Amino acid sequence: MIDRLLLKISDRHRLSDEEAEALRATMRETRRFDRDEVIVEEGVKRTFSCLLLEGMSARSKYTEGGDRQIMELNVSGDFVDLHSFPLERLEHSVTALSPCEIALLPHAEIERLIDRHPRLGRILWFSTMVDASIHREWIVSLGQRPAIARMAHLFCEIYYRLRVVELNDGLSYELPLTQRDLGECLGLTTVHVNRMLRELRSEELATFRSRTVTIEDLPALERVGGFDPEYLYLQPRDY
Amino acid sequence: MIDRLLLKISDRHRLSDEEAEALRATMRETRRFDRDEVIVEEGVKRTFSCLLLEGMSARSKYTEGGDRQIMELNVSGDFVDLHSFPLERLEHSVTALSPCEIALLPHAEIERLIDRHPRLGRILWFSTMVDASIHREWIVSLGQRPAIARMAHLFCEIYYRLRVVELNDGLSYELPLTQRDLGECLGLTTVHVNRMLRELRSEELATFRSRTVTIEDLPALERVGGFDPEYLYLQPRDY
DNA sequence: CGCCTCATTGACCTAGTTCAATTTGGGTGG
DNA sequence: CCACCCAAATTGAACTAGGTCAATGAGGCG
Repeated sequence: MIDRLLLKISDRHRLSDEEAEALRATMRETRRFDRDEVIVEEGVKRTFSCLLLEGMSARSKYTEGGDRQIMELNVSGDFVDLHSFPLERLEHSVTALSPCEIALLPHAEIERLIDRHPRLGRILWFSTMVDASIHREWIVSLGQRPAIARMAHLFCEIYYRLRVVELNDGLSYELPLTQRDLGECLGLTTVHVNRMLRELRSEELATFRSRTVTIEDLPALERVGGFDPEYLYLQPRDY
Repeated sequence: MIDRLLLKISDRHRLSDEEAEALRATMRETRRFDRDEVIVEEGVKRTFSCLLLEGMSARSKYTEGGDRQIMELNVSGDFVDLHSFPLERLEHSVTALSPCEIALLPHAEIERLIDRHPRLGRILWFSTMVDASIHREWIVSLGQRPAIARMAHLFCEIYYRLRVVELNDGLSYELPLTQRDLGECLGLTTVHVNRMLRELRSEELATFRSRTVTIEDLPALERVGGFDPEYLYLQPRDY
């Protein structure tokens, strides 16, 4: 059930059977959410955290003007709101982009887990810090990269992240977003998203059709996006 | 010496004398950096974390094109690279924007500290999660807000953050950045920064002159920037 | 005094937006 | 299985926020 999480963790950290078991034991019931359902509501005190087992969700905020900005995409194996353990309430919400299956981890259990396995505490902390690193990379994209590069960059990011949890199919993967959702990630209008997709297609870099991204030329796509996977911290750690 | 940190922490968490003392005890020597000196270098393995005692620094990355994007500003009392404790190496660097004084905390000491005071572990984790929240708000700014609003928003953010550590002077505070630095925060050119500053001035919202921000009308500035301090997590917590 | 970085301004340009119309395709009820 | 519906995708034309280029002014300091 939490296999994707374990896949993700053991790619980077040495995880003993006992630790894996302890982690597994913190999970409580699972829950399902439909597309557009709110998984985590802004400003509400949390007593448990959510692990995304299946599906894709987005961290987002609305501006005064009613526009939505997506700040991060979550894929299977991601903690959707582990940061609510230290933060208690979140300043943003998390919404299902596709039907999602979620496992619940009570904060009280997380606390016990960390007390008994301080190393796991550090690993959990690590995982929230990768999210922060992804945020920083998005800041660079939004602040400096032209539309086509942002798009290419995002396609690369999701490719690498899905590959860790073995949810890619060669160079293609499912991305259950509309062009509008994509625009809300990239700070672009749907119209412009559509044009940039056409350009990626005509340059034979990548195709996005029927909720599926197919990368035609990964090195070229990375070049266009200025993509360097370093910020995903995929390398094994010392602990 | 670490008074600003304690000020910041005890604003939000109940901190016992013993915990404060334990925290104080993890600090080692202090170091000074001049403007433009690199405090934390990208990609280099860290064995200690830095606490900013005095001055202002910036988390930044360079794009292929040689442009710099600043992803966060650090003020007195901020941990500049506490996240290097879980991450070990950082994917970005931290640079002094003004002369800075920094205290060093060896990671080994942090580890001991957390082992003995799990609650402090959670508080430290919390502090890195506020950085992530600031990142998310910057994503919203860069993705959705027009230049004038981004600028207004940043001025509000720094005002609130400096007020916590009592480094404001009423509605004005020192912001040791050039207009270029400001542009690198906001994803704008210097030319446009200059025009937006003129506009804020002529609208009598805020003035930025000789490295000093003076807010003339805070509510109006917040309105223009779509600013809501919630994301800074300034409210007291339950732990 | 002279130099150098930073700030300021004007003129022109372009990436991305806005508005508005069509087309497409998947889902559903009969 | 087909007709219909509706959200999503696509395209063109006109517009604008912000960028680019280039020149000038102004403050600090050796």
